[in-house]
Formats: sequence, C-alpha cells, structure tokens
Amino acid sequence: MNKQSISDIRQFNRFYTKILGLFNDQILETNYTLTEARVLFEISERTECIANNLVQELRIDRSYMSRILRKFEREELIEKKTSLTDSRKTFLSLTQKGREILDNIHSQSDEQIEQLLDGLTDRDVNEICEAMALIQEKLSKAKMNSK
Amino acid sequence: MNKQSISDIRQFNRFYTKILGLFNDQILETNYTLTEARVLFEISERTECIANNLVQELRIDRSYMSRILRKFEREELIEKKTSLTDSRKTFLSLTQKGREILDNIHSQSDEQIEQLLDGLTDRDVNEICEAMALIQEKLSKAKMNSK
DNA sequence: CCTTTTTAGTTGACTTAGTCCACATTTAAG
DNA sequence: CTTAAATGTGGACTAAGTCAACTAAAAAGG
Repeated sequence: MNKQSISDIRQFNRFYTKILGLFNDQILETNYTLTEARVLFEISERTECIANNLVQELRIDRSYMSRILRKFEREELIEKKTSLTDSRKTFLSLTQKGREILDNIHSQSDEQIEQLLDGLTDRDVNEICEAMALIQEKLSKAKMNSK
Repeated sequence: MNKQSISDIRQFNRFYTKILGLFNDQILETNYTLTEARVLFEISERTECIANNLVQELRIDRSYMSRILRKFEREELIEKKTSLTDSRKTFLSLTQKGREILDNIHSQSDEQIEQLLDGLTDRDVNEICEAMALIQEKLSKAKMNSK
C-alpha cells in the first residue's frame, strides 16, 4: 500500500473534519445536535424503523438512543408503535412536526453548503459532486470486501 | 444553484461523517481525543505557534484550549516559551515525546485507513486520492472567494 | 416443553468534552 | 493617557456520551 496515498487521505480527513465541524455548528443553531439530526434523518428514510437499527447504523449507545427518542417523543417529532408480531420492537416514524423540523435542518444545511460553494462555477460544483460520488462508490465497495 | 448537487453533497457529508466517526473511535484507543490529536498536529506543523492560532484555526474555546495545553505540558508533550517581544504570547512546540505520541496517533490512523481501503486496487486508491485532492482544491478556492 | 441465550429497550449513576463568564496582563490605538 | 483589543487562565457549569444493571419478550436448543 502506497504511503503517500495514506498520507493524502489523512490530510483530506483533517480538511473535511473542519468542514463538517462548521456544519455541526450551524445545526446547533436549530437546537438539535448533529447526532439528533442523524437520528431524525434515518427514521425518515426507513420503513418500520426500530431503535436498534439506529444504534447499529449510527454507532450510538443504546441508552443514549433511548433518551434521544424519548426526547423526540415528548417534543412530538416521532411516534412509537409496538410491533404486533414482536412486542420487543417499537416502530418509529416521524410525525408531521418531525418532518417539518427535519426539513428545516436540511434547509439550513443546504444554505451552508451554498455558502461553501460560493464563487464556484456550475462546472466546478459538478466536478466536486462527481468526485464525492466516486469516493462513496469506491469506499463502499471496499468496505463490502473487507467485511 | 443546482438543488440536486446540494442534496448530493449533503449525502456525502452523511457518508463521510460515519467514516470519520469510526476514525474518531480509534483515536480514543490512544487515550487522546480527536480534538487533542488535531491540536498536537497543528503545533507540529507551525513555527512559533501560539494558542490563539489554534483557537481560531480549530474553532476551540480558549479556556478549553488552555486546559488541553496544560494537560500536554504536564504530560511533557509540549513546551511553552513566552515571546520576548510580546509577553502575552506563548510559543508552543512539541517535545520529543510529543512527536512520538503524534507519530503513534498517525500510525494508528494509517492502519485504519488501510483497513478502509482493503480490497481496492492501487488504481482505485489513486482515483480516490485524486478525487479528494480535487475536492480540497475547489473548496479551498471557493472559501477564498467568499471571504 | 422448559431452560438458556439473545434481542430490544429502559433507568440510574457517572465521566468527560466543551461552554460561559469573569478576570488578569500586556500591547495597540485613539 | 485612557481606552480598547489581544492573549491567556480559572471557576462553575451544561450537555454529550458511557457504563452497568435491569426488565421483558422472543429464539434457540437439548
């Protein structure tokens, strides 16, 4: 394995850590943390989502997840519904309010991305998107092989 | 601005947040946090580094930085030296031990990157590196313009 | 079946990362 | 020369996240 490549990737990680850190700050302005936003998003993307899915997918402690979900329930962002076939499982779904909050978080996130891209041409932006797609595709493939 | 591009970038951000999260976990095994590792790295890269540089560059609270640096000093990872021309400023530098710890952190980080790339061809890895370089280059350019 | 193990989730107690604010110095600016 | 800005520290605090013990239900397995 090429040493230089590894070093390049470490550098990119530092670079992107800073960018994601900025984004994180903005999420705080919505009164939700990055972790909470990720949880909301995952619930929105899944059908018959259960807490344990999120624990595994997002690598969040179960007890912590339990508290986040309780908070969301109190704030009426989600609804819980016990599975009929397996009463250990609780299906999670966003309420209308939950969808609105998530949309809001996404809007703010979009705004910040636009700021980040400010001054670039459409072509530059497209190249960035292609580069990101390539990274995702290759790394996803890699992780499959190594698993 | 193209909506689809923004959405693609948000997706990449989610994807890369997970990857960096994994890396973060490994750093914890070295008994240093990601933040501490970033501080050590920045000190190593700068000549006449002062705490306030790090506060601004890494967006860390000043009091928190003060404590991190005190911890590093106690552990003899860094040395402090008051500036002769401005006694408010304290120059920070890594000790031999500090450099060793940082090397250690980097080694573990490298190992994890190798795991991430496991199963990819050299060509795939090269393409990833090029994609990362493109993203960095374009986004750095963008940020300059918007500032 | 009936015991054991695993899965899903909750609760309490705790640690630690990070923030807020007031303060002390020292230098720069009006 | 007074005021404002920059650098750093210390105390008190909040909130994010962890750990361990527990309940309840389902699955596994002899």
